[in-house]
Amino acid sequence: MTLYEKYPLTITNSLSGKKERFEPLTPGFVGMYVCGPTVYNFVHLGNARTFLTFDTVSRYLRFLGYRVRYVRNITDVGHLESDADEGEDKIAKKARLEQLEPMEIVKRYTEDFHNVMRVFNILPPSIEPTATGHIVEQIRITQELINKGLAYDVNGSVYFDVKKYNATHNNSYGILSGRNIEELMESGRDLDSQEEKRDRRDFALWKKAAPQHIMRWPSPWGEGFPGWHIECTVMSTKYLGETFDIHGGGMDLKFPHHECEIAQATGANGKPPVRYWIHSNMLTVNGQKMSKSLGNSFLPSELFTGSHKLLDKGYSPMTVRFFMLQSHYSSTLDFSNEALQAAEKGYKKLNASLRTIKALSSAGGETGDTEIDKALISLVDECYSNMSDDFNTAKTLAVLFEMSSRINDMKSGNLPLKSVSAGVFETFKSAYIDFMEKVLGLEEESVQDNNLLDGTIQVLISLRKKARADKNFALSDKIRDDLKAIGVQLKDGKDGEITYSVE
RNA sequence: GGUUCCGUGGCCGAGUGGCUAGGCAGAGCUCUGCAAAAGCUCCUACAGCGGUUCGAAUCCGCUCGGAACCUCCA
Repeated sequence: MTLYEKYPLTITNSLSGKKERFEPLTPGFVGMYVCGPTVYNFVHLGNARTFLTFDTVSRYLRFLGYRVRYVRNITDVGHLESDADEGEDKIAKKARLEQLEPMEIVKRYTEDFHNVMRVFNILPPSIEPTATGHIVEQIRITQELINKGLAYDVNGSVYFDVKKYNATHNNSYGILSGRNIEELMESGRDLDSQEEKRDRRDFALWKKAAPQHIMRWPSPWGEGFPGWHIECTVMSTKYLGETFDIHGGGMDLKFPHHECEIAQATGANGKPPVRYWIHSNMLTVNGQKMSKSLGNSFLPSELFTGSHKLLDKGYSPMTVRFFMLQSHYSSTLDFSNEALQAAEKGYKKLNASLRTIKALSSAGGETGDTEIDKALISLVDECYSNMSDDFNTAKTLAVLFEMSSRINDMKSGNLPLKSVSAGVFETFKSAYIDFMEKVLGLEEESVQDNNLLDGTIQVLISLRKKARADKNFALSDKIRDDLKAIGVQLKDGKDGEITYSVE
């Protein structure tokens, strides 16, 4: 029996709004697509939250034994700047402002994005396709939609005919976002650039490039560039098939982006593209969505160094990761100094136990105390069932805190290792390590890797031991206090052993 | 204006018809040369008002407050 059979996964599907049992299209294999960043600027913390969410999803799917193909794109062209008449491209605009080639912009911010992913321990996807690398496919599907009568070209631009699609597909435009097409009509504001379109709800598949537009490709309709939504349809179906298992992205992409993806793909391929939609919620600051345009966004570097004006101090990447995992991905999460401080302490606690359990080994009784064995096993079980319950990292962390206490008990002797059977101990130990490191990605942060520093501290520790044995408390306290002052916390064990942690 | 969501103890944040969330902060105790760490104990909330129910923080209605989307946005 595989882990995914033992702990069947449920996912809140945005399409139905309900928690559903997850059954992949092909047993044992999962195809997942996530909308990646538009690389025209530094990624901020809000962006990072979304990628962290799907990092957790892909990690857990793999941990359960699924073989996962995870596709996350890089949008390096195509997002239209507001509703400007020219349909100005964000990357092209930025390039002009900075007097750079568009691809220089793309390169710079892609690298930044990758660096941010790395420091947060967000694993790379299986495939990371770019929009500019799939122009041909985007032209092809646009042509196909024209052939099927679901798109039309006007003056070198091509638009998707939403009304026609809706009429020919069971009024299904809006199934994801819960909008209905009449309301969209009435509520839409006057966009003065829309006279080309037959209907204000139509959206661009291909845009004609204005003479000054620098990112442009030849097409059957003249020189231009692809619309925003079409790239994701092309790249997801190319690598995952016309119907695939999971599509993820930020809540703010639900409409219109994902709604349009469904319409295009269904129109072109005759079947719905996605079986489970997952939307991660926003990171907020004082209750408001963190976004570049609102000016309340944090850069990861500002967070690590504490240079942002709202922060009292810097926080490590793992502290931030822990902080985000403490809430469910579908809830908004409010970002504040106080919350981060609490997270820092909580994370340190889990991290300390991680180090402790790694150093512990079973005292090896065949017959342990059955009650204790049962309690430990049930904690392990809860880790799985909580994660399988719609990736509930918050509940899983609560269990890990419980496990952390038991680990400390083992260390102090409150819970004698002899009373735990060998098999149970190993299961418990590897579960704690795996859920921390593999599933939640909370890698140990320590200086233990740094031999020179660790060795130096060990020398000081042995000096303190000697001083204490000699009852030279003035010296032993000085060693402890001076180390504390530079951020190294010594911890005296009952047995006289001394361990340390770094602030 | 339309659509949707949320309002949990000092703070953050899970949960969701009857069963302890958890973390941080605070109080007490144990351990300790003194501390720290750790362990134990305490602090028991669900915006307001009605209703449904044997029973509601959880379902329904209203009121108040906040947010997201409807336009580029993770």
